[in-house]
Amino acid sequence: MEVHTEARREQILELVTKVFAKRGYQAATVDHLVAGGKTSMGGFYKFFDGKEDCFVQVFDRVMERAGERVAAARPSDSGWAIRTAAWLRAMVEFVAAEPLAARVVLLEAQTGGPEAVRRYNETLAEAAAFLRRGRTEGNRAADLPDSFEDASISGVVWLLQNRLARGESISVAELYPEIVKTLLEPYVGLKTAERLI
Amino acid sequence: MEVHTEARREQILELVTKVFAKRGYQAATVDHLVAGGKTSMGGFYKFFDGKEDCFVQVFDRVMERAGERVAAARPSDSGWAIRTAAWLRAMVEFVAAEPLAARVVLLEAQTGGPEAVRRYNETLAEAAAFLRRGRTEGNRAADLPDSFEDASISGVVWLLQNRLARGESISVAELYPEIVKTLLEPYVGLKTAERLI
Amino acid sequence: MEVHTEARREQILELVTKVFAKRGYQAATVDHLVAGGKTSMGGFYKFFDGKEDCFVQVFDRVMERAGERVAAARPSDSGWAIRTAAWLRAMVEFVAAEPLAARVVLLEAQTGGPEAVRRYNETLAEAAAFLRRGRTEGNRAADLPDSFEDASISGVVWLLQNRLARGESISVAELYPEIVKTLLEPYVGLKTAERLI
Amino acid sequence: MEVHTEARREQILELVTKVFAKRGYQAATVDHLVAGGKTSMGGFYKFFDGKEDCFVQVFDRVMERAGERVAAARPSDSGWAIRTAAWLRAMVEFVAAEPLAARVVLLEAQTGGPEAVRRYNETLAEAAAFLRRGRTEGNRAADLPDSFEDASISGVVWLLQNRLARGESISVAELYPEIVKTLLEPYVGLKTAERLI
DNA sequence: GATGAATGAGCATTCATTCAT
DNA sequence: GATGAATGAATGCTCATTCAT
Repeated sequence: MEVHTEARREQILELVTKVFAKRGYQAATVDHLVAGGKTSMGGFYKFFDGKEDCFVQVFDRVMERAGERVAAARPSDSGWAIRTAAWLRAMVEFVAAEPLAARVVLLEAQTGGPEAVRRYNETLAEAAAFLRRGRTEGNRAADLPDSFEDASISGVVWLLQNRLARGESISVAELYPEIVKTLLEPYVGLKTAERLI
Repeated sequence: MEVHTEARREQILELVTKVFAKRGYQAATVDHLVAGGKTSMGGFYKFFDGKEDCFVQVFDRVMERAGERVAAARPSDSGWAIRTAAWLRAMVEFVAAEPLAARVVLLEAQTGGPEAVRRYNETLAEAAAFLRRGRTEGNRAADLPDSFEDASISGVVWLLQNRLARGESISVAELYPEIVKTLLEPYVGLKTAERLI
Repeated sequence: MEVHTEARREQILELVTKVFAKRGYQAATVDHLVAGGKTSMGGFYKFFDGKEDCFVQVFDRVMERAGERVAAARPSDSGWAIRTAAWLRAMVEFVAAEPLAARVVLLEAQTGGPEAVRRYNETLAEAAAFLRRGRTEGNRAADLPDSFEDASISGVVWLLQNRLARGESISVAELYPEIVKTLLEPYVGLKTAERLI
Repeated sequence: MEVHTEARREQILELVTKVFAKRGYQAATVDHLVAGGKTSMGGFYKFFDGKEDCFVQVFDRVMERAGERVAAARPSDSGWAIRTAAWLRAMVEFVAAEPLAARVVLLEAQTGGPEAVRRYNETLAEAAAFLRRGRTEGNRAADLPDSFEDASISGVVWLLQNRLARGESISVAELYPEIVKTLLEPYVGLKTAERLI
């Protein structure tokens, strides 16, 4: 019953994502998760080592789904700038389409225990690393400070966090241009950045 | 004995700052605070309405002390850029000199309950507003995105947060130039920014 | 397992009745109730919202059992006087048979929190209303003061309270006649009252 | 400074009577009593052994003042009925004039600890004993049940308790006749009772 | 295998009383 | 003598985890 079991886990993860998003990691009790996940106490501890492990699995699943969306949107045989813009657009669209999942990764992860915090930071670092390639691949490899990418990513994340925290819906049309400008202009110049938008 | 009482509160706040910084807001129990604050249960609840109120008072005290340091460093009769650079330097020095206090404001405040979160966001918003003056007072009032200051501040905060979260000591010599460049260059240009450093 | 759960609740209510009766509402701690109720902290809070709710449930259960006893003793097709006398006898017998349960309703309820006090007063008011029917159904519908029934009931309750408070056992043979006389004579006259006894 | 000290105690008792009446015995903390009594912690424990002792002293003082009022109203050289009616009138007037003091004796005393309960019951027993003299001195020494006086007194007390508990003001004109009728008619007959009113 | 009842350590908070100044 | 700061045991309640059925 491996398949059945895995499907069950998927289903529970899908459901408890909402619980974590709506209640917050701290306020969500295992009872809430069991109820919201349409499972039983025993079932919960069969799939997860505990509340924190459950949260980490939710985090991983959300990142996985985001990755799938990004992969689907990836233009082949293009330059760094176009690929990165597509990546950004896919990310913003994901946040807009699944705000609860985004909440878990962008807001709750920071209070979801040591492992979740580790993953959160790692995710941001990966994004920064991805962006950093623009230094060599962009046409305006400026003399940016070492931490430029960290700071840029952090700024964009802050933008999304604020919208999510206020419960506002995310407008791709509004945010995507702003994000591209903030992140890519330093590497490709204003003109190219605007063309990418 | 008003004076005596206030001195006592100060002393307790000083001591519990470390407790919050070392254990984190959530993990710090009132028992920990009482023990670390060298007071008793009754004493604690005489000064504070509860754990959250205690944390907010710690937050306020840290911000007050940071403000004093900034005020002491303020150059009179100078332009916006110089004043802002001095402000930044004082802030970085404060974080370097009192990492535990900085931790409370920059990391723990985000999980210190609604009031603490409010103050944290307000503090960041004030810093962004301060920076925003550069649009009119800087000599390169560029066409920056609306959220540029928020994002910049957020980026710098992220930098500090990461160092603090890892328990690394803060090097003013290393961070100050990077921060000035990140925050002021867009307003005053590369040259002036480097002169400010 | 609805049945199992309800049986468990019943069992706990039965047990904690004694705890409330012996220690008094105020002095009974949740720890006492948990220990006396042969359950655990978690079990207690699964069945009850808290100490006060537990007490109210105990109160209700005692009244329910008293009601069953009364119902069992009810003579069909009889006049008001006979029915009321039977009701009184059943009540006195209940107090005599279950003095701890009676203590909860007659003594502790007065300090068992707002809801318990409300129920206590309501119970007394119902008893007074029941008695008041004697004005039209008794053969000596005297011109009694408005508050007569309240005062009569209160007097009888006081009698029971005192015995219970002193830990004396209740003698039906002694109290029943006195109570019937006090409560019914005004409506049916001395002769009928004595016949009822 | 014996006089000074006694005057001080009187003053504190006067003040804390209101605190006990308004907050209830249980809810009144020593802090409340110290604040309301315009004294200090040290002062409080100089006059009273603790909260319960303070309450008992308040009880005694209220009863003493009630006794003075009764004594002042006592008609000399009269029969039992007239003296008792005057006693009742003085009591009702006292409750009407000092509802807070009455609250302490009639309501809070029941939850004011063992000693207060003892005094409360004793007070009621004395009133019943007083009334019982009517059996020999009244002109209609009926064959009343043994507990008649207890029940009667209890009924009247219940009347007053209810008014006080609801915060209603006490109307002497309304209550005095009802009370006289309830308590004295059994001993002196309807006619005399009405004349006494 | 699945269930959910039972567990109990841990937490924030209150308040009567003491005692150093 | 007078003050009020300090004490700390006790209380009601939560919730992650276990295990008997």
